[in-house]
Amino acid sequence: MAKEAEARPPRSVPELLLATAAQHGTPLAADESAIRKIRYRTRVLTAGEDIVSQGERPDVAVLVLSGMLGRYHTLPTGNRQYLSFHITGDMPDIQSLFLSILDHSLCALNQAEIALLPHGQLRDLFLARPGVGFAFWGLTLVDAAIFRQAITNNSARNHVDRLAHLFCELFFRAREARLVDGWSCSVPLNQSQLGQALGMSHISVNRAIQRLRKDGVAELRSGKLEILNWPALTRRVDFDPTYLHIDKKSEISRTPFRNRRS
Amino acid sequence: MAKEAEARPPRSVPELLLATAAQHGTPLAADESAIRKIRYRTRVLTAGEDIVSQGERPDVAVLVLSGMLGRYHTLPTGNRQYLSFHITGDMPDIQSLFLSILDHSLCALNQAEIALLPHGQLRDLFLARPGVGFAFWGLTLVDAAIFRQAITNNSARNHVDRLAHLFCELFFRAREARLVDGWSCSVPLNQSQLGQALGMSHISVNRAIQRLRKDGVAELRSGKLEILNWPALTRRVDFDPTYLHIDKKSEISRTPFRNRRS
DNA sequence: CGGCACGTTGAAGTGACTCAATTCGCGTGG
DNA sequence: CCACGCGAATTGAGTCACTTCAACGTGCCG
Repeated sequence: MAKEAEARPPRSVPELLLATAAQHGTPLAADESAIRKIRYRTRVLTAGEDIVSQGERPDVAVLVLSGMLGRYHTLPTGNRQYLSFHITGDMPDIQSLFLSILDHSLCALNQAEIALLPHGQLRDLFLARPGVGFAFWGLTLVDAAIFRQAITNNSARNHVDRLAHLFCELFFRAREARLVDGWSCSVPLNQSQLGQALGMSHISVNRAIQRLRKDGVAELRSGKLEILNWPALTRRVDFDPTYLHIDKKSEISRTPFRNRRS
Repeated sequence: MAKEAEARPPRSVPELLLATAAQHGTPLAADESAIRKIRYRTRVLTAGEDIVSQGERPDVAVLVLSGMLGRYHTLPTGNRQYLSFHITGDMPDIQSLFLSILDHSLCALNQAEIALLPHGQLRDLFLARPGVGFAFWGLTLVDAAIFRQAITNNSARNHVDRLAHLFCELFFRAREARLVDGWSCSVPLNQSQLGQALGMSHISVNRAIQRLRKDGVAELRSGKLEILNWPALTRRVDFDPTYLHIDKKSEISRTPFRNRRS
């Protein structure tokens, strides 16, 4: 039923940057032309490859073009704690623009394509067009909101709900980025990685997946997340996407989702 | 031995804002005069009082002058998940400047004094002086780094180490803000609140506190945190303050701390 | 003196982890 | 076509850490 090919409309770098600017502000014509002047280079990554590592001082920022990236902390034991996952249009490390030393690493979770934007270019853009800077500032603030949710998720919910909430978030964001294919989207994480993100063992992840499958709300199989019953899934964890701050009136956000509290 | 009075050097609003600007950039004379023009009003809060709540759309930003504030999520069960704690000089909700709806609440944990800075004033400041905006952007990015640490802390560490790491962070930040009195600082949280921050029951918090006390590394009693053995405490949890990004060469950061990895 | 919030302790129950074994899916090579 | 190897998923059993519940202590304030 589901086709192999991902329903991914190819999008250019300026297009993605403009979409971001539009998400958190109203770009003017001058803003747009400034954005279009940004120079960059692209790079293809293999699954598992690191882009930047804890302790480094990068001089470029990353924009995801395709695939999924993940941020993680490395623990003294060598274990990983995944902090967030990033899809097309995300800029997972703008913070390196203003905080010199990276406190975490960034890796590709499957084959991915990224654009590298030199810090100098971005800084100049934001100095010349502060309004554009505000938009990207807003982007980093959404990021922070996602981190806050992760704290709550990993600290205050039981195992099944943790997984369910992560599924809600990943699917909702994928949908917003037009990366879904009906009720399914790509989630190229194995059960161990999910455990390292949610603070649980891969065994517990396995049992949580089975629970959600038995309850007929969601299904994860070979890198593909399939939502079986969105209302039931969101109700279960009281998923409220306000924190993702997608309040733009995109036609997508107004389709038959039943997200808001009763 | 410890005096009742907190060793709090009174600091003015412009002074605190300038210190922030200096922390994450090099303020010019024009920056300074623009910052000094900011108008604000102050407010005194009683312990437990909410400043802003989940779902609101505030039009002012908060600067902490004294006392401690906390951010928290409210769960469907009514329980709280504390997300972060804030002391003098922090601006816990600049994000409301660029994200309209608040996804969490902010409350005073003890008696506190805050300054309220109208969004319009800040926006104008950042538009006119983008360099200053960069500095405050950096401030929100440090915030995000602290959230990331909280994810790792609450997801990947055992109970005793969770508490120990939080103590390290709170003391280090208090020290940086010149709010410590020798080896102790104010931490106006009871054991239940610590539990709601660290994702553990107040019983576990109690036993973790006793463990740290018995091991002679730290002591929490009636709202006061006392560090008994800083090297042992930081070594225990591998505390690396890089993520707080206090790389300014303040004389404070260069005193006999032994923080960096061997 | 009484009430109350906070801290402390013990005991019982359970949820989650570790460890180990088995199965499945899939690509490779014989 | 089948054997093989390998990583991932699944299952079970034993152990331990943490939670829950209940009781008691202690200090503070009315």
